[in-house]
Amino acid sequence: MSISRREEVLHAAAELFAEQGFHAVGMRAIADAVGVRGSSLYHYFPSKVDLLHAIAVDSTRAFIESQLEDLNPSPDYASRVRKMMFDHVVYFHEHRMEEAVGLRELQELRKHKPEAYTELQTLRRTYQNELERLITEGRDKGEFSCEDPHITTLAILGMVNTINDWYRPHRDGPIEDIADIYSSLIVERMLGKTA
Amino acid sequence: MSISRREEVLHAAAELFAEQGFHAVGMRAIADAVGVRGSSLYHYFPSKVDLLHAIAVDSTRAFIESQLEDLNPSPDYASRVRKMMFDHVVYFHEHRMEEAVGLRELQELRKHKPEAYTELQTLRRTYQNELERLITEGRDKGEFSCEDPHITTLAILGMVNTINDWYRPHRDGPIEDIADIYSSLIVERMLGKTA
DNA sequence: GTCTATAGAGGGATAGAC
DNA sequence: GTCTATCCCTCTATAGAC
Repeated sequence: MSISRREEVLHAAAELFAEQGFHAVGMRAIADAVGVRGSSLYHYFPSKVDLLHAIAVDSTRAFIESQLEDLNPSPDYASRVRKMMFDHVVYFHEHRMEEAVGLRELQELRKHKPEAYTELQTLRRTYQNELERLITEGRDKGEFSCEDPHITTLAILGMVNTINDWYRPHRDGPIEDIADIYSSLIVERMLGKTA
Repeated sequence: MSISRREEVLHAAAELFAEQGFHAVGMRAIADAVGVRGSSLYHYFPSKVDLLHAIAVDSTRAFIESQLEDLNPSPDYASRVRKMMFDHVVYFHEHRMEEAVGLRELQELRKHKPEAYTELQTLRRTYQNELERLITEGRDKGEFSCEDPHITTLAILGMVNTINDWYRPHRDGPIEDIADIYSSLIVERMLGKTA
């Protein structure tokens, strides 16, 4: 099962954009990483910004959809939030290059592809709303003692989205362990899971 | 009390770098913002990277020093952590342009000014260690019920350092209110302040 | 201390052969 | 689908007049 050249280009570009930033990476550098000439990239993407577009929107959509499709059938809210956060941490680690690009190059997309920027913001907002809804309903059901679901949601997302800034597998152990610690911190402590 | 032209340049550059990123901003754009020609900037800074250096290192050092100098004499650890986090949130909002640059352009500094990068990392590490120390000692004294001071410290810093990504004064109210909510979330909940 | 003018390098992108 | 060749533009930085 070999991957297409187009996917090769996307992956190489994501890695370089994540490490150095969109403007620091030239089309020639991406081409070098794939083993072709700069002009060959234009066979797959009409411009450098379209490359960024594909990386940011595709990866964000894939993440949101995978997270929201099987909002698991667990009856209690605590289990549902716990699973959502655990999966979030693991997924963000496994796709850290693409997700870093999606988080950091927002303004570039806003400038050159406004409709792609809007789509990204809508996707993020959908995810944020879903988390806030789980927290609010869980609190109304008496499962949580959380005081401010909105701000707490933003705090949680800030926490989990910055793990990749410090996490190094060899030094910090398996990502699943980190995901466990964060999930507990969120559900038991920040949300004050009762009983 | 007028500010020097050098400071004008630093402030304009910080704002532009924060909004668009280091590589997206040309020396001409910075010069335009100040009202001079591009070449005039080289009277104050030998290169564009030196401008970034000044913004990132100076602002980070100012923040760390202001935070660590009056580690207030309050006897209990809960009050000390609360004040540290409250001040952190307010300071980061008031200096959001410079701090955004310091957080986001690390790799650029690492590439072109390794010694400046090292200094920045040392400063950050000092601050992180101080927070972790307060949490660990507070737990040992029985004030907190925190289980993993190291990971909890990283989670807290991720939370507070991403507030500027979503906070808008007109929509979200005074920054002091946000600082209060975050401080409580951290001290009462994440650290499990006892009694 | 600010200007004009420009050097020198590298950027994104296109044309057209194969 | 990939190449060579190249266009045109913008970038950082410098030289030297004022």
